[in-house]
Amino acid sequence: MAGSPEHRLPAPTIDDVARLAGVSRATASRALFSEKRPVSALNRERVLAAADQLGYRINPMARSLTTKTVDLVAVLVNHIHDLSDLDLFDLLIAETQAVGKQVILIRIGSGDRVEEFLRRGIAYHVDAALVFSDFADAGTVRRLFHSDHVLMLNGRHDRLSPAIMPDEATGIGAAAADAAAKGVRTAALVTGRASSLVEQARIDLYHQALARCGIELRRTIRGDYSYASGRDAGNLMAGPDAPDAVFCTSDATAMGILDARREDFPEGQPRRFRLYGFDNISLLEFGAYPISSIGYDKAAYLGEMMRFLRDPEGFAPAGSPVLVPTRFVARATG
Amino acid sequence: MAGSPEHRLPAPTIDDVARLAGVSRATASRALFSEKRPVSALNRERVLAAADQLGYRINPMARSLTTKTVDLVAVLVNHIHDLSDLDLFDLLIAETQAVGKQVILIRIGSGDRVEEFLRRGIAYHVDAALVFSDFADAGTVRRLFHSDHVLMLNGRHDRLSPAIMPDEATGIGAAAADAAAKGVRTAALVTGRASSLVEQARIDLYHQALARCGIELRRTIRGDYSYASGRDAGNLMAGPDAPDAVFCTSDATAMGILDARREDFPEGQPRRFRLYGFDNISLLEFGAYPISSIGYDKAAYLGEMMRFLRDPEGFAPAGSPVLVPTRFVARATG
DNA sequence: CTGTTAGCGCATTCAC
DNA sequence: GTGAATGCGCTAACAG
Repeated sequence: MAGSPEHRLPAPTIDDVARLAGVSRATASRALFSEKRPVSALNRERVLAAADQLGYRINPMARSLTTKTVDLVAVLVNHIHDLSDLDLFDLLIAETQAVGKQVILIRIGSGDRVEEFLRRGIAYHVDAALVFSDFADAGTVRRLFHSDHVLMLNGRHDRLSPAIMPDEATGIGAAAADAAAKGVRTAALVTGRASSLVEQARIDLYHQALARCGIELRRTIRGDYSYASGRDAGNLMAGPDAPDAVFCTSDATAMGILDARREDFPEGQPRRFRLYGFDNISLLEFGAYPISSIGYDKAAYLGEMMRFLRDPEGFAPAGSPVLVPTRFVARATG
Repeated sequence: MAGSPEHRLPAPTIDDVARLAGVSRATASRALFSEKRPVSALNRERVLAAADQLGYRINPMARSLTTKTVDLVAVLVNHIHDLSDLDLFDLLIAETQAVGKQVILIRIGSGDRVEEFLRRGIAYHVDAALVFSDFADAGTVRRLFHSDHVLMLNGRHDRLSPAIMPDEATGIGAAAADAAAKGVRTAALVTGRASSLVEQARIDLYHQALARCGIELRRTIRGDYSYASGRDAGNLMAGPDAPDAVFCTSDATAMGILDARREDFPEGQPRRFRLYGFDNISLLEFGAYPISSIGYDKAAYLGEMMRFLRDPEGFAPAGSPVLVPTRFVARATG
């Protein structure tokens, strides 16, 4: 008996509901979904009862055919391997669901064949897209999604597209000031992939902030945001010519440096050089990685995203990116 | 000029393509999507060219209305905050996309109002659902999704539902054997929420394995898988009556214990008690948490899931869960 | 091989 | 207030 797949009867349609309630399809539709439409209390009652009895569920695809809306949001990411992503996406999904939309998560691996992939999928028809991945600029994304409701989070926005950007200047400035106040005169910077506009801007900000504080940038090391590249960079810090401070554009990289140079950080306290990360991931709250870092206000960041999802049209007053403040968080290594 | 929303003309339909190609809708449809259907080479050529010229994209919602399929997979999780999830979901999404399906990620926060939430969403109509969340049993999920294509990964499957389960017995047995071989005679177990069937089974396996190895389970501490609960448990290990080994049913918990008792693990080597985690998350490769752990073969686990997605009907030969082997990974703390 | 027809389930006119 | 009719974009069934 276990084998026979209890053949599922077709789901009840609004037609079934209407018939059972003794009204027309139109009335049933109005009673069920268009709150503000005129339906007699009695009929509404009947329809609701019938729907309940039948276990009726609307078919969003059929609905979308006329309304052009599916209550679906696409979230585009490079990948979700970065530790910093964890903190964000869980909340993002929760809040998106809270406003009645579901999330379709799209991973843009290496950027190749994206268009081909998106061409067929439902993602093309979503109500809105949040673009974290840096695979494409605003114009391309708008074309890819046949929608203007595209929120750029990757720094590749244009004058037409709504965008949110962390205002990294304040946090980076504060970190540099912190270092300077502690006597730091020389520094190294460990960067991520320079192909990203966000990263380029971030690097520029470090240059400016360090110069402003009278800290000499002795060295720049090209990493890739990863823990592994941090270990490599850390090994370069073993020699006698270590700078007074090492700034990293990602926390994972700073974690790698810390692990590579544990003997330089007894109890997390810096002995030879100070260490600063970026992102302020929640893992830094764990005891093993007490790394000073720069983070943005996650609630504010998310709040802006939700504001966009609630009313994409009205989001961007002037076409300029909405800025979310960042701040410096001091810990043992800084 | 920047203000005026370049009003997007309606996307071309298959009708437009057919007209431009000088064929009927049906022929266009066949040429575009049903590879195996008979269409003359010439017409196929024309249709493809027309589609390309128009930038035609299929409307999956309209299509689903007749085919009852959307190439959409729902992935249900409690939340994606656990570190162990990161390693898995990124790959899962990548591979799902590789077979031409997109992923709708659904977060079941506290289990409340799930049904209400799912009632309206597109998720109800997905081709298949992968259930990691332990919010519901197989029968409920089948009803919730109006589909039999539900793969249970949460241990709450029944005789009708396909399921994949890690075969935790081998890994746990190996960990206990490792401890016994190193002279461990007494142990504590730090557990997660006992409400989860998976967790209950896991705890039972520890009991059996420890007994088999002649290790006395002195104490069981109720945690919640989190780092914080590990720190709490770690503080309980400060006294003189610490056991020879502490087993945790999650790595995050073990990380918390390690951080709470760093002085007991110089260079990660155990001085007062040995420490074992569970899940073998990639973070354990980082230097700071060299915790012996138990992991499953991620590729095998994923491979089975993909096998299900490719052919849900043919997946479960006997209605019994497919088992994925686990193994013990020795590190400094064990 | 190809075109015609008939729905899929729903929201929306427009009459009544 | 309500119902009948129309069409959203597409595929399947049926003739040719």
